[in-house]
Amino acid sequence: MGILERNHLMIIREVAREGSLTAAAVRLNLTQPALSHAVRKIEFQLGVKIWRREGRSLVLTQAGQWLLSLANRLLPQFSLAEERLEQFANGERGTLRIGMECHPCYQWLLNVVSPYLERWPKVDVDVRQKFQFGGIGALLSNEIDILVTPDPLYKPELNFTPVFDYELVLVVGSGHKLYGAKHITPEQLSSETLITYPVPSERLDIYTQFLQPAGIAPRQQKQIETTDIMLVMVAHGRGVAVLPRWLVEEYASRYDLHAIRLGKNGIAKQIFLGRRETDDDIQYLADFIKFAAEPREEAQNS
Amino acid sequence: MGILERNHLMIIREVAREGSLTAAAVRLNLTQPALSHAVRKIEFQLGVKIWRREGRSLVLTQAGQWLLSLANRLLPQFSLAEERLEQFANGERGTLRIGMECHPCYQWLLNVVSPYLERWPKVDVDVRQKFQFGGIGALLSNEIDILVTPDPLYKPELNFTPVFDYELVLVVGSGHKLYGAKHITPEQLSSETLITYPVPSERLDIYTQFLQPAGIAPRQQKQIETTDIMLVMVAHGRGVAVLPRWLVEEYASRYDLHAIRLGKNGIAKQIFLGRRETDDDIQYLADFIKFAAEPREEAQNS
DNA sequence: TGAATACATGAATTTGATGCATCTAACTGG
DNA sequence: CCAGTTAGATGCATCAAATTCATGTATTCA
Repeated sequence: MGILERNHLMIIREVAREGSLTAAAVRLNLTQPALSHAVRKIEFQLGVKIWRREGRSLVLTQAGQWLLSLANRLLPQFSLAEERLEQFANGERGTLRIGMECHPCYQWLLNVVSPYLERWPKVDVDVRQKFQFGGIGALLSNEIDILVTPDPLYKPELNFTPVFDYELVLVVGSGHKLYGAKHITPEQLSSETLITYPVPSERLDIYTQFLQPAGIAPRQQKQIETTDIMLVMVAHGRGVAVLPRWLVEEYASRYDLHAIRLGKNGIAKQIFLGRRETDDDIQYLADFIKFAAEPREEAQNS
Repeated sequence: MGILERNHLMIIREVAREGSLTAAAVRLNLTQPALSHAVRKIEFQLGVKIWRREGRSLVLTQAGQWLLSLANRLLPQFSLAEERLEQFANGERGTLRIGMECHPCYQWLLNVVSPYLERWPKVDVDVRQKFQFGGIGALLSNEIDILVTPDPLYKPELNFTPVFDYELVLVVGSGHKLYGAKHITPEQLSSETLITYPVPSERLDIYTQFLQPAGIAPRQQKQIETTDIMLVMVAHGRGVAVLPRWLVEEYASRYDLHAIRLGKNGIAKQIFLGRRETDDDIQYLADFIKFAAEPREEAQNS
């Protein structure tokens, strides 16, 4: 017994729609003899009479009618599939898997993603934060498509684009003794409770760039996952935190917070978006980078 | 942009399932180079990267994963379709459209159809009673597949098989003056109310074979569609009817009815099943005839 | 590093799909 | 009812695509 092909269904559908071989042949971009041959071969291959020849027109048998209903069910799915494939081909459709290696950037990312979803209605966005072999590893192993990180690693098969600069500042609540200070020294933190995200301290700039060079540790460290809770804690004097300045400013309207420069010159940071070189031709991905890189006022004000 | 074929989906599915071209090639009854070429051609034709080559194995891209899910959705429908097609080919599946030209046979038909449906679980039965061009016309025009009729018409393209004989008798109720009579003459009907099915009198044997030859007409005629009501009417003395003897006997336990022979010799009838010669190879159809023709005791008793 | 394994490639072959010319059967109008 | 017209069938020639064989190249693992 032969194999039922999409082609067969198309022939069955068109012959039934047109009621004549010659007309159906036109719609199928075939000559009449070609269709005649095809029709014969289909019946032979499938081993079933599909048409009854009445006079000089073809009438569907029961098996044929059943096949026609099958065709009407399956063929539209093929057409739909081809449309979608074309969207994939044109880079209009896909899932953008974003990896985050920068906790506070989550806020910023939301401000980028929501207008982006408007612009690319057929692209889904997925955000991940845990990677077994680090963000770069996730990027290289195709686990994610874009990496949001403050630590670019220049490899030939990866491209990094800076998207924004910010200053890392100490946040203190209204009643805190450092409230109002212009800047602080590492020593001034030795008696403080430091609230951080739950990541190893070697991935926290406050340690690598500020405390450890001075050989200082905070009196206590608390780990909290979400930025909101972290800032509520700070506002109530349960500790101090280190966050991007823009983030603090954003929250300042809700809680009474104060941002203090870390050291005389402050700690300047830069966030990069990394992507694989091989993904250069994916439009929705390139557009995300471009979109994220252009400064957007709303991002700060929303 | 090329056309998405069933073949493509099968390749995508098998390569994904096996994880290797060589293994997938075996399952697809192909050599490895053939599959390799096919894979390349598919990607070219569809214009989408479907696999990423990692080392020496193929990993699905996003478009590929989407195609895989499509394959898992569509391919089973093809397999199912082929199974069904084979059933059609073997005459195991179909719809048996039975045409009835014999009103009282409906009862008999039910007794044949219900065990038949057990034997042919994949065959549907459809019963029709109205035909624009008569039962024979319906058979010839493929409107029905089997015709139940007392009037076979021997044509080369049709086959008729007698399935049962019966006697047409007059039925009267318990209080009727003819109750108990052995047989009657046409004259005895001239003062009676005759209840018949609503068909032209030239299709009623009581007229063509009994009354008309004697030039007699009943006092009144009433038309009733269903046998049940007809017999209730007869039982209550609202008239007399002409029906097969076995049918009267079947109802005799419920109503007090009496069957009287029409004329000295009675009217013998034979019911035939007609079918098209071209349907000879349809097993479920041939089996229906065979099944209906063999005398079944249960048919009378149920 | 070398053997084993797996995918890729190119040329040759086979298969099958298509078109052309032609035939036959069916419908149409006089 | 017959001739003309139209639609489907058929045989053969042709061309394209699928498949194979032989071989090359890259990757993996000991």
